Amino acid sequence: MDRRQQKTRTAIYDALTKLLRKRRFEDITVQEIIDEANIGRSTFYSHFETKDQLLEQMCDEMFSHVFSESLMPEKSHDFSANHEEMKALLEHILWHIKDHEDNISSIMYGESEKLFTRYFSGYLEEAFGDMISHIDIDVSSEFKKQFVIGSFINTVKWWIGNGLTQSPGEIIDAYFKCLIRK
Amino acid sequence: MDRRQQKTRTAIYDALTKLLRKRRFEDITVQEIIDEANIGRSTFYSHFETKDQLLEQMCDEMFSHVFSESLMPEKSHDFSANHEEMKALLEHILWHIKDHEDNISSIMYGESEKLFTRYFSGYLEEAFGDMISHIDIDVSSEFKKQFVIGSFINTVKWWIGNGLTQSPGEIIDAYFKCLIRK
DNA sequence: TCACTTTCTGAACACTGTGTTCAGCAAAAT
DNA sequence: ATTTTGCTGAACACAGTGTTCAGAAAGTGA
Repeated sequence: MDRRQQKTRTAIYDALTKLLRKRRFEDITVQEIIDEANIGRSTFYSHFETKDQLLEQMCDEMFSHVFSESLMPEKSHDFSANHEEMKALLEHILWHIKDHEDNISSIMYGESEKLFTRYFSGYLEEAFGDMISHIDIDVSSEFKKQFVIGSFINTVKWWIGNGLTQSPGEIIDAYFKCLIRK
Repeated sequence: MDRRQQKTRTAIYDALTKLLRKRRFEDITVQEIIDEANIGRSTFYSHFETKDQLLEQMCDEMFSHVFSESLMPEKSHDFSANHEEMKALLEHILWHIKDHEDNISSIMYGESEKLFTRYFSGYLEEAFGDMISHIDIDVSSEFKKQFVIGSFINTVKWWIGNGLTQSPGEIIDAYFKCLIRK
């Protein structure tokens, strides 16, 4: 790819990242991004159709890092015996989130939080997979899934909202204590 | 209060409610509300400073109905022995939500969902009160609170998102099964 | 009924932000 | 050296917001 395109693209990403540190995505104007990135107006629009598409693409990129191939569970794993493997997997995800703390924390303010939830929930359904069916509660499987994944996302949001104070291990431990009650 | 003011106000509320059935709040323009309510532009702005303030006030009114005085727990109640009283209280809340199904379901789309969550979470902290401290899990009380209230709000959102298919009783039962595990 | 007060009306306006267009310039590729 | 590709920025059309104000309409009270 043309070096110029690369340069422009990262300039835009960097500009948005910087601006997101100070205010919510929906309060940032395209003009501000353009000025911060120091590019021409039409250049921006030749790279992204809209401001929302820019955010969408940024998220895409970030989440594909957070949930990189190596993180997704393989069929061979058995989460029924004990939950240690599952805990390790989830803790791993939290470490990756910590790596992207800057961007993720910004996205968690305002409307863009929904993007986070959508992506996260999509990936988690895969990650949790059939671990959920091994939890023995007498409720519909739809409800169980909703409860397990929902409360995990909630917990992570709460963790991020508190500035990632605790360690990933602590969070996962607490989450499993609440969920499994042993 | 002047009858004209009352008329205008309900016309605006009704118009917004009707429009919310078809599209998300943030996609509705002030002009559409005005046309639907059949009032003058300046009349709208003499009643509400902004479109967001209108939504805020609508929510205020609705939630004060959903969490009417009679619903909030009295100090005398003891939730430590068994959770039946707590379950009854929460089920009661769900019935009230069902009464406002039309408006609440609309608000649950798009950005305005955050308003719902904010209000709901505020009221619930009061409703749950010290019931939370009677749940015996070895995690920080902040985490416990986050988990208990967060997963309840999640469950309710899920319920609303599914069109309130199940009965309040079923939802509360399932929620307690997941939370208490007895 | 008549004077008064309050509310409603709607066109006109200023303002902010979006997304497009296009001619000219700069950088990369061949 | 020539062609292709990408960048520039001013100008533009457009949509939506919130304000203003003079005049019409409706409510109030004697």
